[in-house]
Amino acid sequence: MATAAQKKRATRGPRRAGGRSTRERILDAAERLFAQRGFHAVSVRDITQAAGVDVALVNYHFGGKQALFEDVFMRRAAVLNEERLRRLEAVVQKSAPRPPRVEAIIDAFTHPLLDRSARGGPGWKAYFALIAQVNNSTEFGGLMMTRYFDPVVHAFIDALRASMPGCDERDLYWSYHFLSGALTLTFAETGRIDNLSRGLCRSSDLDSVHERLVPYVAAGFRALCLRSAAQRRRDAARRSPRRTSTAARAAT
Amino acid sequence: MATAAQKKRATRGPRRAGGRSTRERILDAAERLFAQRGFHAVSVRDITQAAGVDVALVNYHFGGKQALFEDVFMRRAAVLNEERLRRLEAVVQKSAPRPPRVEAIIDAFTHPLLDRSARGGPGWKAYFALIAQVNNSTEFGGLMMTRYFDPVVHAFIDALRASMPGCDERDLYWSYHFLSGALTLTFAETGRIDNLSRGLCRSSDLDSVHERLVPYVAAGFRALCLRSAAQRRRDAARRSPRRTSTAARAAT
DNA sequence: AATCTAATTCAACATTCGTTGAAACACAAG
DNA sequence: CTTGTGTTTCAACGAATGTTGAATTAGATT
Repeated sequence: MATAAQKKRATRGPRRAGGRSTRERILDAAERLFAQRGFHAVSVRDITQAAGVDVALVNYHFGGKQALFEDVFMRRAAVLNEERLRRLEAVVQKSAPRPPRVEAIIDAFTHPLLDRSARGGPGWKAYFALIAQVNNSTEFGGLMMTRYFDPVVHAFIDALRASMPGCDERDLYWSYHFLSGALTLTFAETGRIDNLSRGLCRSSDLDSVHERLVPYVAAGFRALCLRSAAQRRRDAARRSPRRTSTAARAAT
Repeated sequence: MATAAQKKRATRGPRRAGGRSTRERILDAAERLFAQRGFHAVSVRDITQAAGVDVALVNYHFGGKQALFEDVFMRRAAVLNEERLRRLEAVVQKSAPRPPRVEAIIDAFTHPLLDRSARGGPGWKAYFALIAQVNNSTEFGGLMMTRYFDPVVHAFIDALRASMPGCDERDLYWSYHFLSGALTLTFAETGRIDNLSRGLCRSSDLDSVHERLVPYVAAGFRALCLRSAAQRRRDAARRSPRRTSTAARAAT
């Protein structure tokens, strides 16, 4: 009756010594196919056939197609979150007691992802293409991304807030939103920029993306936050108009 | 035998006077459902039932599910492209003979989209959610976006190049790529930023997006292009090292 | 009124879908 | 060997899928 997923804790080791277990074979095949074609375009039989196992094993090991999808999504999320927090903390420690530069924070956020997508093997590559799909879907986007990634995102937004004091809260969140969109489209690797640039840029060249995404996004963050800080200063001056402060310079 | 789509040019007007034609009813229903659930998660019967017409009419009028999808995608693309080019030309004319500001170009690119998604009615809202899906999918992303939108995008990149002379070509394309990603995630309106910001920001508040996206993206473009221009200047100085030019200021 | 054609309806096609239950298997523990 | 448990296989379920062809309707033309 109950899926084997619950009682999986007290099980013996995987059957086939040396090779991947059945669970892992299914997860790998599902990851690849879901990323390539999307959740609804892939059948359970597609997955089990690619994994070389029986159709019924998806329901036995995971409980169903939807549950398998969430397990695929979950599997690598913990690894990512851990390294991202570790990197963030290292960046903060290194520049203490002053807050780190915006670039360093963005880098701690994006590098663990882009580096794995570029050099982590086909599994990671497929995983990020899957993330790109989930993040932009109204079906899963709001719920799954929130559930698995928002705690880490909050930590990064806290760090950015400390690095840009006086920044409007909404500017912070929308700036992150733009970063998330740019990063997400990158992971999709649709090949559109290849066509658009007539081969000058390649979707798969994630190193080129990273060395540009960080300064691009950092400049965007600063532009919004300096603007809102200036606006706040103007409002304050309007409320108590003793000094006229025309110099609106702020150190980054 | 052949679908009615070809011989549709010499047809009489739609049957039902006053109301929408069957074709339009199917297109509207398909647009809404494809946007909500994605191509593969919607059946032809879902569409025809929502449109209140017979199942067979999708194949009669469009030739099949896939062809219907492309017709939905095509329907509003021409309207968008026309207005975007019109706005771009107006911006260029207004500031002639000097090139327009980067902000003005970005605005001409984004405003026709965000304005329609916010105030164009539920049809346009659904359409942009569909765009968000297509742009991030490896299945349609590279091909359909290229086919229907790249001519316009090239015009905008030409204008940006003229506004930022000396900018590296790859920086231009990648900067556009980041803009495209940020805009695309916005259209999806997944509700994630609502959760992340605990209600402070709302996915549906596209006016807030627009007043932030333009300066954000403009700053990102400038950051990359100034960097590449400075790099180019360094390279030139290295090749003919007569003057040492440490002042790297550039007027925007 | 007779004719013609575009549009619509209806029933059915052959596949494929996710899921299930019972039987068979493998292997460690007793 | 026997028992027991976790795993795999096999066959099949009912429902839903995209598409099709023939019959029917509606409206204009001759």
